[in-house]
Amino acid sequence: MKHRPTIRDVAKKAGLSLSTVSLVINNRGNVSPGTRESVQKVIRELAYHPTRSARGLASKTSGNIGFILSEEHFSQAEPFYTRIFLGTEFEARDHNYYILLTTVGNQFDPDEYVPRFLLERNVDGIIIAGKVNEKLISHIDSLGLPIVLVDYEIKRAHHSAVLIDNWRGATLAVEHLLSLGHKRIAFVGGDIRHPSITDRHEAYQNTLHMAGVFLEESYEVTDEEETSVAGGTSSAERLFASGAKPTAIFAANDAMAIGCMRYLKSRGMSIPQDIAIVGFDDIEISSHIEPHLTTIRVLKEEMGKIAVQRVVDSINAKTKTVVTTHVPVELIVRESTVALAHVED
Amino acid sequence: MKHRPTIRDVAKKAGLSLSTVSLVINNRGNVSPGTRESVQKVIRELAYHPTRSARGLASKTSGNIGFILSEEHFSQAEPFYTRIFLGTEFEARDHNYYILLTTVGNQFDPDEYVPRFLLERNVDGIIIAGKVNEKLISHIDSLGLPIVLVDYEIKRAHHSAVLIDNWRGATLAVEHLLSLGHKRIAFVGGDIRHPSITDRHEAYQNTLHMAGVFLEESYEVTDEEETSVAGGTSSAERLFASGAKPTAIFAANDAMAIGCMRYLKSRGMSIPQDIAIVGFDDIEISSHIEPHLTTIRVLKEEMGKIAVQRVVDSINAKTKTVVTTHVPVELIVRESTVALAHVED
DNA sequence: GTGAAAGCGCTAACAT
DNA sequence: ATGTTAGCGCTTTCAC
Repeated sequence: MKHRPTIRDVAKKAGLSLSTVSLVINNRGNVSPGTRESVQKVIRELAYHPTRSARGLASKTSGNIGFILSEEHFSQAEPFYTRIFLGTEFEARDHNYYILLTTVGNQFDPDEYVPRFLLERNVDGIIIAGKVNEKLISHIDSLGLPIVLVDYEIKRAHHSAVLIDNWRGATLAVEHLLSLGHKRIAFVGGDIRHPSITDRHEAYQNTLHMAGVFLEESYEVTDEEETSVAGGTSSAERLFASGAKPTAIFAANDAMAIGCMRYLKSRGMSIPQDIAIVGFDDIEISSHIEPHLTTIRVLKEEMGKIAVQRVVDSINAKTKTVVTTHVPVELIVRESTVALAHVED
Repeated sequence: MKHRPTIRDVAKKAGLSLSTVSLVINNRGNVSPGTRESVQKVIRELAYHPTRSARGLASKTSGNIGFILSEEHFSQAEPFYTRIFLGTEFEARDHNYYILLTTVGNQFDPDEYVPRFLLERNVDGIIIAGKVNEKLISHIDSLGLPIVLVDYEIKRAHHSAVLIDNWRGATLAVEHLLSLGHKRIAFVGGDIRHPSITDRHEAYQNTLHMAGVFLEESYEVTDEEETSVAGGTSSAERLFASGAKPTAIFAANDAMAIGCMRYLKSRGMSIPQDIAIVGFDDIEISSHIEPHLTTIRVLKEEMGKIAVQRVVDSINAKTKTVVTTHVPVELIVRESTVALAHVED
């Protein structure tokens, strides 16, 4: 018999029944310490390891966690969600789960296409990163699978979520600019419908308001479809075309900030002397572009880790507790911000 | 019965046996067109989908491909292997496989630690990215699992591999510098034991040789342990300390190139006027640093895709054919290289 | 071309 | 605390 040992072999060699061995493997039930010991000894001797699919079939668990991401987010060069994903991979390992990744389009029709791991009953819980179609989310919900959202939130339905502390981040960013003497601080947002951007925008307004700074509407560019570098460039263009004369810009994310910088440079303005700029996210390239971008650091890997912890908790728990976690942010001051040179009226 | 339909339900409703339905599902065997049709109809009506673990247990397949990466490579900020990994995720989907990621340390002792998916029989094939312990590779081999190496090669053992065309890339890089009039072209390598680096180094030497350029040994810094930004900085430092007076540097990868740039800038040299520099890999930040780095582009996602194709081929094939693929590279000229200002002998 | 029967290796009641 | 007995849902010989 050159076969891999099965639980049967272990039971036989230990002179016990299958169920006792099974109980030991899953350290469940009341097994006497002596029995447990001897079973473990046999397991070691035989180098026995349970087969995943057999456990899966019998226990109706897969040992996998599904990670769902929109196609756009997966494809985009900016590795924001990718970092969150890598964080889940890291943490999943410690919990003896594997992550199954899938991307989905913006539309969702259960008769058209459903992520394969859902159909195959190949996941025990789901992590959803970023915005995806809500119908998909409720479909998963109807399957009874635990769901954890990352960097996305749905007001109506109640799901556990791991969120960026956007409000605090934006407040830090604007306060930083204020403390440098800036008053005419513009906001360059993107898709204002994304909850994160909305929060950043509102915190921006609130912080200025609290500081007694009142600006015209032209200082806010929030009608850009794309929260991207290109979107940042075109937003900056429209900002200046509108007649606004900002001494600083708070961009809703680093990509847009970089887009703004690109525009400013092309117009011969120098950063931060002529205009200061703060981003949000602290993506990789922010510390490499010139000047190095002052930004709000988001702990992306950490978000992935927390998401895994939440979903594993939900898998093990019988009760559906909803937990919302706001991951802290941090102001990273680099070269793109500097004190206002001279006071202007 | 509010249960999910099983193959049994399909068989019953179709008035056929389990085996026939199974044959249809796997489109195998001789099933008459009419029967096939009607089974498929029932499957659609019932919205039946086979359960992964049941198939797995019965067929001894998992539907998963394992992706093994060294801890260092996974943790490093530079998203080189990460991009390869994402390429595999993309492609795996088209082949109805999922990717299971695991990281491994430099050491390998089968009695100590073996990737869980191996123990659990939870993968049908393995992709290994970058350098990992050879004992691990032969262990996997002994399990009879198909293996595909990516960006790594073992001369002794014969495994399918997806490799960068390092020789051509390095040749392109050096020829580019030569065509700009540079002659004193230094090489800054890293871990010269890595096959990729070795190839780049040899191609560098060969290209200079073919061009009739002969340089002292001091022009080659190949004793740096780390192929990283820090390694690049310290290599550059030693390069200049050695008395070499290069007008251009070919770095074994972008990270080292960036490290070199950092050193050069700190010494007040301007790039590319005082010294031109070419990297290799075309990592994300290379197009963002100042000056934008001229480099050799490597199609990382593509490498991942090809790796999946290879491993899927191997899984389906009975014969163990070894296929080595060299993925083409491309010279990307940016700002860090420019024609030599004046000829110096 | 289709069906019957025998598992795959494990977990989970239910007994004892 | 441990054993007995059924499956979990599918694939796979082997008959017919």
